Amino acid sequence: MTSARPQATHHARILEDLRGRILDGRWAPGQQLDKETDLAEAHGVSRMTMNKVLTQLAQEGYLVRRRRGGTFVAQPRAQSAVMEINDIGAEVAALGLTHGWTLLRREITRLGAAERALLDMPAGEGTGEVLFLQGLHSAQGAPFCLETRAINLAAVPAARDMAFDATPPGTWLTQTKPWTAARNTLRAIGVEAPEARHLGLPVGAACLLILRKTRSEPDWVTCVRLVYPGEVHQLVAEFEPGRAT
Amino acid sequence: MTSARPQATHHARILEDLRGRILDGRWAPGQQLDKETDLAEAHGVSRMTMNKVLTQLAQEGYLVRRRRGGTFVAQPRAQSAVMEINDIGAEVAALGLTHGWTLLRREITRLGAAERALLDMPAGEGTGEVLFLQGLHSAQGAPFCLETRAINLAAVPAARDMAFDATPPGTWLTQTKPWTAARNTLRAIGVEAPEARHLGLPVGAACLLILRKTRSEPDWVTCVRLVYPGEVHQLVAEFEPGRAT
DNA sequence: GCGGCCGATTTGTCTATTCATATTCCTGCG
DNA sequence: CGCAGGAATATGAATAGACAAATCGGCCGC
Repeated sequence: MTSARPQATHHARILEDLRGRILDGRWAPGQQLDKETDLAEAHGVSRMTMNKVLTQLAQEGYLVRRRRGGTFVAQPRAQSAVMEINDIGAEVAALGLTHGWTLLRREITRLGAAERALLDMPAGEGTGEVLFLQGLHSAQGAPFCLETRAINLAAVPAARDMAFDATPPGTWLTQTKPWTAARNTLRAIGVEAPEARHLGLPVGAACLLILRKTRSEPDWVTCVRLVYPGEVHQLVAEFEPGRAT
Repeated sequence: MTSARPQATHHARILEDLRGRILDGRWAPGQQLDKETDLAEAHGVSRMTMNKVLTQLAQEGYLVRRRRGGTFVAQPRAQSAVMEINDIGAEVAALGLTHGWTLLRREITRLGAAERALLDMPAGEGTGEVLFLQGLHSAQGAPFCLETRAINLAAVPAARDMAFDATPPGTWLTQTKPWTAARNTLRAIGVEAPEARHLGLPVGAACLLILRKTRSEPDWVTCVRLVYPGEVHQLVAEFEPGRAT
């Protein structure tokens, strides 16, 4: 089916060809390939072009290359999935629903023990002033996700003047402060009384909990606790090796 | 700290430089960069080399490039995390615990409605013979994960002769049949009676459910349902942008 | 004023060639 | 026989030059 596509560049064609051979097993793991110059000649391109293809495949993890040693088909790697955990507004919109946001709580304070436990923050960190927020995302009128968030005012001073009564902080933050690193933790919890009430669930109902902490170099930026009604919501991670062009 | 590293190639140095400028905000999202030729001259390299750098950054999602239009810093992307969902034996071992496996059920059959519902398989698919397995992973003696799995015997005929009473099927499968695509679904559930009993949990306790379906080109290979006690287990996805060389 | 066309500009792709570097393999010496 | 060292070889990196494709803007005709 992918036989001849006229509208493709040389290296794109060859890339798909070689990737196909590895994926369907015509080229077995560990097998040695011909050398660059031969492959280039066989496909009727220059060595530079073939080099680009092989370099890309090596970067994608399909090939292992060693100077002087040659090029080999890589051993199949462990399962890993690229999971997109999006901004909630975008997430709801992608499902074709209307998104709503209700601010429940907003205060500038320092983190106490209860808040720390909720956000899974160690006692030593985040001793400065934070903007503490809680709000409810809804989709098509129904509760979709309860958000509890602390924003480090030392790292994002501009947040002090934002009301966040109309737009959720996540949307604003991703546009304002570029991330450099994030840590997502996924867990299932039986939801407790105060959170259950906001979500309209019975106490103890299974919920998906996402804790996310975002850093932007020296400081932490924000720490979020997202509670999704479990039976309804799910995360799907589609995985196909070899993204990119 | 990354000031001068003598032992680096031109494009590696420039790559880190530009990526740094984007990450720490010196180059704001949406900002237009100078054109290739200028950047190349400014860094004292040829256009081809600069092109390699910019192409790579575009592929990583930091830049957006348009012919004639120019090169722009990309808007910060949605949070995405590379989440490794590994073989359970390895997962337990990584925590420094001893891993155990108890086979609870093994039969060669065709999928009925109940099994389909459990594994979230559409009615049309997988009508042939399957090896249906159920077993319990334990860590340090305590129940760690309940695994329910169907293996497509048409795709993996060798599985018919495997007992799986000593080694769990996941370990064997990853070594035997290379994947080409996988789909992971994450959900929180209140665990029901039969599963609760095996895990030693009260009915309705919150659990993390992972459904994974693996394909190897024309056929599906295996379909797993993994139920983790929710309060205990969690998935952590560390994310730092900019992998690759 | 408006709409379509054309040229200038910028990135995309490819080639041919050169030098650098990491290994492997083989030779020769002790 | 064994090990050290050098030659051969495959990939890695970089350059200059050329042409293709996309598209932004302005010009021209109406």
